[in-house]
Amino acid sequence: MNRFVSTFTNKIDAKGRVSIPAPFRAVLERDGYAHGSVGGVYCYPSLDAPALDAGGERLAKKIDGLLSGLPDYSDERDELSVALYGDVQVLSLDGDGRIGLPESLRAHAGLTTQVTFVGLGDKFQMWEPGRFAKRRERAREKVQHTRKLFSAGNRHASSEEGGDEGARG
Amino acid sequence: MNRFVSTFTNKIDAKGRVSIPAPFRAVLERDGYAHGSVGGVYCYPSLDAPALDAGGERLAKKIDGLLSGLPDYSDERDELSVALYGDVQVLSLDGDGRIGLPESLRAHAGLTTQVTFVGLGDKFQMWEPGRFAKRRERAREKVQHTRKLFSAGNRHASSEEGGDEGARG
DNA sequence: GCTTTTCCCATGGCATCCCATATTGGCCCA
DNA sequence: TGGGCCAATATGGGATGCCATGGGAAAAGC
Repeated sequence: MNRFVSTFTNKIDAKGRVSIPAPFRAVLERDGYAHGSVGGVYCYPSLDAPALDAGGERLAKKIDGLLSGLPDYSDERDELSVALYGDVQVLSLDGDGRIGLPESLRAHAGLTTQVTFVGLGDKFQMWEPGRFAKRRERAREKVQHTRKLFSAGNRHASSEEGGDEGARG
Repeated sequence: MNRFVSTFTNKIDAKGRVSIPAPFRAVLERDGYAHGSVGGVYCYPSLDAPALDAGGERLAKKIDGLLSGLPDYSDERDELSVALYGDVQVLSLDGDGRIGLPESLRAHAGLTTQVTFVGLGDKFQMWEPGRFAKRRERAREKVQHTRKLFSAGNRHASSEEGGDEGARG
């Protein structure tokens, strides 16, 4: 597997450590860790959500790609650079696949005792479980909405709602 | 055969495992498993039915297709990703063609002792047998209704209907 | 010297792997 | 055409390995 998928919830222990779900670790290994050697994960506060974004080498390349599209020394590029790179931390994995979460990152996501890992394909996010539940609910409604729009001009009365196209349903 | 067709009902054993019907396994093998290696099936809660959607690589590509239109790192994409990837589980098949159903998925579909597998072409659904029976009943009524309208000026209705069901156990 | 982090090991639960069995359906042969 | 043999499948159970989690000890930083 090459993508981060599904969600897992793990505990933060007394030392502030948390296990990266094994399937995600597997993806990171294939992807190439952030920092060549033993194991490192890029991690930064999500720009538009109370969560943390994280990933491996592919994520880093994507960020680079975004920036390379903007002219050097432009204000826009500087701002984006700061936003994207400024708060990035390289979290190293210990021998058991755990990372330690710095206080600044924990604060941004409101993490206290548990972390919900959410696979988003090229990256994954870390959420406080309660907040994530709400976010997921919103996301579902949105998908359902767009799906209705999508199938509105598309419906050939297939009798069963599950029989039509679209990813879900 | 390249599509999932007909329905089968199998048991959930004490460990929460259930056999994928052999014909569906055959389709998955041709389709390409979700996970290159031994066997993996994409599975997620249906948005608008108390059932689970599942499929192989083709289904995964469809999900990707929905996202590929959106720009990287947009809020919109993240939100959609949550709904599409976040709820997906990659269920691995054991050597005997069985999968284990996580509690969260079982809960959504109300699965307890048996699972009805329903082929829908590119994917298949997993239902609690009782709920599926009701759903199918409604679907038939609907079909008959539309057929009457349809065949009012155009009769070739073969009237053959109940020829499905490959249940066992 | 004290606190904080990193490494290593222990453990319990869960998931996976493997093997056994029975029942079904198909095939061959009489 | 009928009977019996064989292959495939679904299902059950035991064992084993992985993984998340906790804790102690060593190393590094303040």
